[in-house]
Amino acid sequence: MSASSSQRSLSGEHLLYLTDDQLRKSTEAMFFAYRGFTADPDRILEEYGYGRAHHRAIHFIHVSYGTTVNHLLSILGITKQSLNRVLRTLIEDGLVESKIGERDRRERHLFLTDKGRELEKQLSTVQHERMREAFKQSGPEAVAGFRRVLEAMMDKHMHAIYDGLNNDE
Amino acid sequence: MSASSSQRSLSGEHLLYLTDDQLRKSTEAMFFAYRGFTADPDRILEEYGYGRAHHRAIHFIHVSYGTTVNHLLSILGITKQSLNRVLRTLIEDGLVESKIGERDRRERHLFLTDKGRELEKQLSTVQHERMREAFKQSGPEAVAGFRRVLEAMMDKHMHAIYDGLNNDE
DNA sequence: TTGGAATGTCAACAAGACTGACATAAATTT
DNA sequence: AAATTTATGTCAGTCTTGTTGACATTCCAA
Repeated sequence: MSASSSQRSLSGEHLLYLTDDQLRKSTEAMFFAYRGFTADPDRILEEYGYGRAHHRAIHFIHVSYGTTVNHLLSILGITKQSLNRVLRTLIEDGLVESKIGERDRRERHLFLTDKGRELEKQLSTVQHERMREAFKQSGPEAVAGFRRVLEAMMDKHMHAIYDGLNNDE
Repeated sequence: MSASSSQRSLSGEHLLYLTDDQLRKSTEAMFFAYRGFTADPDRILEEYGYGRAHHRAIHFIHVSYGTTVNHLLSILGITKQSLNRVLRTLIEDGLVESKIGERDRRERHLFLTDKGRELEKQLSTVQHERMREAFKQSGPEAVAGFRRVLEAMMDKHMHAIYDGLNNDE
């Protein structure tokens, strides 16, 4: 990974990558790749009668252990009513547990149950398998570039949330 | 761009990129980046009362000039009923034209009208702006890696369709 | 203590995916 | 010529997942 990366614009070799045709092809790559990205989890979710909304909720409750509904909303970028429908079924089905906040009793803190962690594991396993395979085929430099471009493509606001997800706030 | 790229698997340096945490972070990057990727066109589409389904139809009619309904279905991977709903409104609104096939009169060939091309231009412009910016920030090597990983992530079947889109079949 | 803000729930609606059944016209096979 | 298959379109109904609006509960501050 040669240079320092932040100030690279407008050198001649760049313009090669910025033709309309290159951009169009990248657009289509995003479209078709995203389909592949979701295909394997979708098959599992269907067995349970769930959809992608359930997957997303399960994922972020998993990585943000004990998160509040409000925090989850800011990550998912949907309305609380939408999230609530999904959460209700997950709680009814015993995959998610909702605990009233101790300090602020208006808040609900969310946790995966053993059953919830089990489904999470299933979903992440198949999704990681495809990704691991794609990464192997492409090589580590490609993976670094992949991540860099994706991160540059996010809205600033979402990028901040994305960065904040490691260290479970 | 060091080596030859196809046979790289299982060397030690690779495993660095394949931890569960790396994979999870890449999953989240896909999720947040896809939101950014669609955000700008979505705002324009909303003004017209259209959704992403309309955008996809417009895009692929644009790049596959004169495509048939059946071909479009195989690209989009949805049912004809779903596509038909979208096409009907686009035709009614005068963005798409449907012509009976000359050789096979059962087929309908689809074309963007001037008005359709205008909206397509608007949509691709904002989408390309974001992508161009992300590419500039990331550098050409990153862009190459980005594309390589996305392509490796597609289903084989979709990859073939994706490859076939340049040279308007 | 009263009123506003934050949080979460319930109800109803819309977009866009789905399936199934059916109609039509054209091409192909028998 | 008749039967079958193919390409397309339509109607009706369902599901997921977004949306708004109305409302209940809880907390906090005036």
